[in-house]
Amino acid sequence: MVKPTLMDVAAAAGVSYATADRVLNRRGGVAEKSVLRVLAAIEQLGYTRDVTAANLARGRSYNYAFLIPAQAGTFFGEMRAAVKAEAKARASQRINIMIEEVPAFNSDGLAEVLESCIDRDLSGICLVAIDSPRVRKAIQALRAKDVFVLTLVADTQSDSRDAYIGLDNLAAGRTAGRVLTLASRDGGVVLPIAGSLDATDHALRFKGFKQSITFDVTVLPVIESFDRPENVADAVRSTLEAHPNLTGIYSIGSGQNGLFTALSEVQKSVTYQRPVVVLHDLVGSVRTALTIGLVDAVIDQKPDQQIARALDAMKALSDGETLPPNFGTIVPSLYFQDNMPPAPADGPEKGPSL
Amino acid sequence: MVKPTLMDVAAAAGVSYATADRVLNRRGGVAEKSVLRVLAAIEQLGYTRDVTAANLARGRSYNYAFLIPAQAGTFFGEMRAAVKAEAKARASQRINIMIEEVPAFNSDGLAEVLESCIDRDLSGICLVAIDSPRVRKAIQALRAKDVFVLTLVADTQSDSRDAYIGLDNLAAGRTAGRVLTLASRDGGVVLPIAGSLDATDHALRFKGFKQSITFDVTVLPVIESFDRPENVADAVRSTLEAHPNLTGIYSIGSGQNGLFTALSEVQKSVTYQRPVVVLHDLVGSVRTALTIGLVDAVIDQKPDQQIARALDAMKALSDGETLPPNFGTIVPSLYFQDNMPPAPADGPEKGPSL
DNA sequence: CAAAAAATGATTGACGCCTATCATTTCATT
DNA sequence: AATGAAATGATAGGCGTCAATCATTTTTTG
Repeated sequence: MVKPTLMDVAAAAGVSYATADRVLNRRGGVAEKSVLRVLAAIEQLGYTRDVTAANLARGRSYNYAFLIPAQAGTFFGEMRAAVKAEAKARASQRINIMIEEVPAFNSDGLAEVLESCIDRDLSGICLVAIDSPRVRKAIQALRAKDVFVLTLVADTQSDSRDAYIGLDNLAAGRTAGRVLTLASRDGGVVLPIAGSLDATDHALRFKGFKQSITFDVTVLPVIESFDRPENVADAVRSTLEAHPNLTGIYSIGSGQNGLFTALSEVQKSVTYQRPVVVLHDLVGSVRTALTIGLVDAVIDQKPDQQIARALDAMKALSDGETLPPNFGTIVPSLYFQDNMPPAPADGPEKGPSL
Repeated sequence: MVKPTLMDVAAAAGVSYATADRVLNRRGGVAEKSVLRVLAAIEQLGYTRDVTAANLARGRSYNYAFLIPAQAGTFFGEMRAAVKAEAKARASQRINIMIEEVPAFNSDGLAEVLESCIDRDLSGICLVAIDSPRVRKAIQALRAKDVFVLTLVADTQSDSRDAYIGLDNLAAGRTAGRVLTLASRDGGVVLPIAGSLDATDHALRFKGFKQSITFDVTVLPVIESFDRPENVADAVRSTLEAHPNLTGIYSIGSGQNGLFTALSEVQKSVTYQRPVVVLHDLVGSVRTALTIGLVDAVIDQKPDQQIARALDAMKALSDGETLPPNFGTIVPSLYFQDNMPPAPADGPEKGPSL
């Protein structure tokens, strides 16, 4: 009833340990009939290799790097915390995780860090991609050295990386549309606000959004904020004046301050019944806004799950496995005040538990 | 830059391996100053014990059993699949997971299986509790033998088990209420349907539901189905006649067939604008209903996450750690057609990847 | 049939830690 | 200073696997 070892397999197959080992590790030089007998024994005993012992013997350890944009108080902050948590959790499994800061919105800065990673004996790198020739070239150089490269949150060309882990933006947009449709039962008017529709993720979300809006709901022309809070605040103010019956707002991007400003004004004036507001990414300020009822629903891309998924993917690739299709697709979560998950406690660094 | 070993620690502390080991494993008989020096060295080198090597040396393995009610096509089916998946994933970490079928809704049957587990050298058991004196007694007997006992989905008295992993039913109810409130902007009438309000989970969900319904929405008296589909179908039919303007239905329990029957009739008749329907647990039939638009929103308790959490909890307990507060609280997920996660692929048993 | 080639067996030293034993050193006590 | 207790050092075998070597057996080939 104990777990069989390779010795047991060898005995059951009537061969020596050496032969069983040759079969298991595909070292070659084994007669076919012996191969079959060993495989049969493995099957019959339900043998699985003790990976920990194997890694111990191999002296193998996995070194992975995460390049996270330096942007405090945003989604990437949560991401960084998630990486740290996973790093701690997997340290005992011979998995070393390093976090590198990269400047936000700066493809050259990103490329620079990527280039510096080439001599670091990494088995994998996760990055939030910003597409540029130099970045692509750096990625190619890494992959040429057998470093697996995964993109996170934002993708590059699909043939230039090993996998992409990120939100299903179309589904996210559709979900937002669904909520606003529900909230506009007898027709309504909704306002979409994007950062820029040139960004593929925003464009996809907007597309999904339109898909799931029913015909009796009017979608106003999308506002592009280009990440300027004043733009958003002004646009919301003027839209509310023009459409006192506005039933919904979908903030597609992630800069929410302008939106919050305008919404607080509305909340005070009491003239309007506030439109239902859906936005993205459950980070600090959004969390607060949701708690106090300034906004209604948040679509989250679950940074912790993304990190975990990314690590699983890198480990699988390192072990020579292939990823199942859609492995990297993150299904959006929808949170209200009522089912908001607890804030990630980046608790007081507890010492090593011995 | 390689991970330091206990040998390195001993060297850095200026003591022998034996002494470092005595400190690390609290074997006693070490002078205080030596203890301090070893601890300092551990701190300074950032040493963490290689748990896998430790377990290998100890010959330790973790044996856990999951007692899952035999109820095909329901939530528990998903649960079973999730256990299997986790079992496979953790097999390489010397964690053995056994699944035991127990008859559904049968406390004596459950107790019997529990009693049979006492001599099986388990380190932990997870069960869906059905409270009864005999069950409680069996649990106590197990815990007396240092078997950790976790309850899953349904709890017992909180002092008779080591932890409870399960849905935050209050939050689930509130979430349902929120959706229906959103969908009833200018007032509305909603119908709650429960299995039985004597069941604590249903009662809690209902409580949360009422909490988050705003004053301008009327909540009809709750219907208790006692798990008879006809009851539900009849109740829905007659309610729709009495309230043609019904805006929402919240199905608190899990027997959904009667509801589906009544809803399909409505869908055909086109007389009514169908009320918005919220229900629980994204299993096969519910998934279909959501896909074809028979219902609108599903609150899921994420069986896979529960299983993972339960295993993490048992392992932590086995390793002598204590669980953080609310470790077992599962935040409900809300799914629409648009953000429905892919069905768990219990794919063709792929052979052991060697 | 002999020689070469292929397959197999036997064995060994890591990997990092656990557990145990035994010898040696240091310390406090009288 | 002698004694016993406490602390420390040194070392060894084992956990399951990997990776390698070398000897031996079996099979193939000319």
